[in-house]
Amino acid sequence: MSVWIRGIHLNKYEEIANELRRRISEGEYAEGEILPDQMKLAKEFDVSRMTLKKAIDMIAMEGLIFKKRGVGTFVLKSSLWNNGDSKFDDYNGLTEQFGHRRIVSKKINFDIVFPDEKLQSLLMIGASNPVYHVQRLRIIDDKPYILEDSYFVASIITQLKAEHLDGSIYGYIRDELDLKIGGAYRKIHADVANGLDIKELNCDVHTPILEVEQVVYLDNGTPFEYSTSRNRFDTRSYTITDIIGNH
Amino acid sequence: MSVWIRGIHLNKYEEIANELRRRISEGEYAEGEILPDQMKLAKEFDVSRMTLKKAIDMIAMEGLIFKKRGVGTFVLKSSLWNNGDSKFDDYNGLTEQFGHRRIVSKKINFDIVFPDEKLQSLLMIGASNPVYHVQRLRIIDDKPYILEDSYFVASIITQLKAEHLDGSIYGYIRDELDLKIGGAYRKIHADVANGLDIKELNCDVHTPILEVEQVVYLDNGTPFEYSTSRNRFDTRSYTITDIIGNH
DNA sequence: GAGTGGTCTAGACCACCGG
DNA sequence: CGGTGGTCTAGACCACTCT
Repeated sequence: MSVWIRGIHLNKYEEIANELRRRISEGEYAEGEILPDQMKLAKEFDVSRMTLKKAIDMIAMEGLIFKKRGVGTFVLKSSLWNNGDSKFDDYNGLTEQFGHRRIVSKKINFDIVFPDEKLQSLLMIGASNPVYHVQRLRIIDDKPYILEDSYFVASIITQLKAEHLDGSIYGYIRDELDLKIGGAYRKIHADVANGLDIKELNCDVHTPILEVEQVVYLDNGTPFEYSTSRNRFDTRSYTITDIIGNH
Repeated sequence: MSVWIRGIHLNKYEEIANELRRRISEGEYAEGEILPDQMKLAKEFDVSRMTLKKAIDMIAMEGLIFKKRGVGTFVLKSSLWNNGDSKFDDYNGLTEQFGHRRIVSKKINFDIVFPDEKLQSLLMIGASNPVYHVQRLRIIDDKPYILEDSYFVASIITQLKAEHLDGSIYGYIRDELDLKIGGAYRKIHADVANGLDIKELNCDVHTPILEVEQVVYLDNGTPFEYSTSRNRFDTRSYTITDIIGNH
């Protein structure tokens, strides 16, 4: 009752969601058009209506379609908002996001320290539980891009070494440590440039900075990273799709 | 098979979610503790397991609990991230968000214009379809807070009048026009202060600005508003909770 | 009234984790 | 192995919108 494609297991509702996404992106269901109703689609895919609805719900959450009780389900225009901006539900590091471009990391700082009170609280650890402190400048296509200041709980992200900093730390966490990421709390603000920004991001005292502050959790709920990522205001923005469910 | 409380209809899964939230917030299920399994909870609330799971899924999406297949469901610590910041899933205007404080709006501009190409595309309207152009400074507790620059599709938000600008435009949309909001696309960036910012937000040329750009949709998928909201960097930030589902 | 999506059931089987 | 959460079913009834 499920399918493997290229070694990846897909549930029925994921399969159906993929097929519906394809039909929408290829214009088989045009913008503004109404989709076949859930009964018809359930019959077509030979699944129960509950399962089909789950697929529909996923796509609706992504903002591709829109449901209205008593009326039907419509295709929304993906419009101008589907650009290259960072999405909030993206848990890959920069390395994966910009895989097609040349990414280099410049190590600014790498040591292991004891957490201050703020870190202890955010990472739910004690004062004697050391954390790796990593500061990197990520460079994309020869241009300075993001200034990262990260703290990793040493007892979780074990054996972090200088050579990992050159590439993707998240790749190390996922592939070598075999840990899974469960989610993150993020906070965005604007800020004034500080000394390090000025030095590394090629800006001056008056350049606005966009900062994303985050605590990242493993899939068992344990926080393992606190970090801030700083960009020049003109190099990055964030997009969010927000769809109210039901009612 | 459902309940009305204070005139509001609640589905079973919403009822159960509320009760579980209460137990968590009052410490009946303490932080880090495991919840009774889904079968037990389903029996307790006398619902099917599917319904109970739906309640659990809602709370998990909010970041209150964490599920792990083969293990169980745990309470997460809500921690320091539950502060007064704006949430992305908040569709109320400022007036509702800060209802307990004194909000005043200063009208800067109010007229009706024809949309340029960017607006035509974002709002899915033609060049001859007029839009209201509203610029307001929102003042909270006597301090300038947000500079709003909004365009409303005139054929949808009909009869918008100057007096509506003093209060909540969203209140007008919801209560008088009886329209329902379906969702929004939002984009956040930092920016340099422009002339209007300097004049109205009490800042200077070098003050970083946090800007939120958004297109808001009705519950039938029709876009009706494009707006930008600008704040001084030190007066507002945004938080997002991101939980990866399943797997 | 006809047709849509939303909720809910009672049960089945599966995938995963721990001991 | 037993117990967890995840998926899926085949149907029922409800809430809503439109004609």
